[in-house]
Amino acid sequence: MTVTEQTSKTTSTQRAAEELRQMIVSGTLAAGTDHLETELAARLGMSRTPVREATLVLEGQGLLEVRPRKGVRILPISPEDMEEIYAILTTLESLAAGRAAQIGYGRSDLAELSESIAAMDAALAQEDREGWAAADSRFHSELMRLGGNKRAEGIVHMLSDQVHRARMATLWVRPLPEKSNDDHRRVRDAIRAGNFEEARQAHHSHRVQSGALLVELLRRNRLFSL
Amino acid sequence: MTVTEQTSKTTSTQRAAEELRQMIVSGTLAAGTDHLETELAARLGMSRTPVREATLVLEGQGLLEVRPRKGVRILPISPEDMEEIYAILTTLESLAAGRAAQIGYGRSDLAELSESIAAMDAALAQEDREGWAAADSRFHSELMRLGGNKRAEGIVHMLSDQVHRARMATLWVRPLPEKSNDDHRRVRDAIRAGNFEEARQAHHSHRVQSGALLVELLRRNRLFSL
DNA sequence: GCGTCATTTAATGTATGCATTAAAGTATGA
DNA sequence: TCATACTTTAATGCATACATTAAATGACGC
Repeated sequence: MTVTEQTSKTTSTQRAAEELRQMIVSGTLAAGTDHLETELAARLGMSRTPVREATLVLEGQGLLEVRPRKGVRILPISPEDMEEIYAILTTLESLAAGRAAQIGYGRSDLAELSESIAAMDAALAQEDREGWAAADSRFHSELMRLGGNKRAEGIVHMLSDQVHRARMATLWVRPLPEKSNDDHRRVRDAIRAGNFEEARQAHHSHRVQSGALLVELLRRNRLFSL
Repeated sequence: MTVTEQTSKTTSTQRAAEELRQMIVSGTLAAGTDHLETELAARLGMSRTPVREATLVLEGQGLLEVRPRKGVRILPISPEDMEEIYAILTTLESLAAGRAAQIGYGRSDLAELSESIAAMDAALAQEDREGWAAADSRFHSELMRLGGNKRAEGIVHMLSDQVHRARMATLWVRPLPEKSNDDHRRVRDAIRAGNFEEARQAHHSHRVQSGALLVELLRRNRLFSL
């Protein structure tokens, strides 16, 4: 067999979905704004067809809303939305933590988890908030992967996209997450120890706290619509 | 204001999505089968465009998979899929039960829940399995509604669609769900009593048991792909 | 001035045609 | 007979044209 070229055959619809997702999550397309299909198509250099298809996909992911004749609306996130989403994230991630413990991973299986914790430590030491946030995301996605439930993983990923902007917005008004890493270590250690209930609870209380903090920050800073 | 005609302005794409969903969930489009866009379009009496859009939506809901040049594949459900899905349903529904308890609904707010329980009793008395299943669905959707988390409700609905066929398939090989209604009553009573933890746990153990039973039935009856 | 109705406008919804390309089929030579 | 390269086929991906219709505009009567 020859080395096949990985031209990464990606369709315009996929490109549109990914680029739009990126633009939404990063705030390039601001929350609450409306965009006509034609406008987006021009922006992405393609016809309306793939753009329409992409918007349907993203609507299913809760990132925008297709409003006939008004263009697609980038959905803003309110503190209430955050509460809803965090409630789900909390329960699904905690389940994943427990399952990961049950599966009985060895130390090497948990390398990525440990590395992400180390990365958070390092970022924290330098007060590099964005670095910390990136490492935190890494920790949480890896946790979901270890949980071994693909559907739960997908759901958590979808919801994480929905709250990404809001998380970033609070990054600069929140206290440095000093305590967070103790939590993460506790979760990892419980997984390593194969302790379902401890892993679940440790992660649960971590998420409940960080979720409550975020919502509190949004309210205190009057970030009612991100 | 005059009484406006509710012509229920529904687009072809929506119709396609709903009709296809119905056909998939009911088994009219059998699990594991492939269907070309052209074929489906002809079947629904419309062009390929709305069908394509509908398939993208349904793919996002986990009901089918778009496989270029092979047609869309109706996704079958395996016992492993059931385990994944039930794990999520269990945790989200239990959360909803707890939240419902916290909200503090009055007796009249719980009328629909109680009625669905009564309907299950009645169906059971006549050994009307399909009637029981319908009432059971009613109970579970109402529970999610009472939980007050729209996103969780949507996710549970989506997953329920995914497992619908499998549930129906086991309906005829399972023992009559005699005990189930005690569970449902316990959940309702805990909600009425405003007892978060009791509601959560009662529903949790109910779901764990019924989920385990279903998976067991699928395996025992070699229903590996529904 | 103001509310109502007709007209216009523009954005979406749908159908269609064509380009692209994976897969199937076919021919060729070792 | 089998592997390989070529040809054909047919299904999708995308662009485009057109139909539909909500919203905006403007005309009209009061």
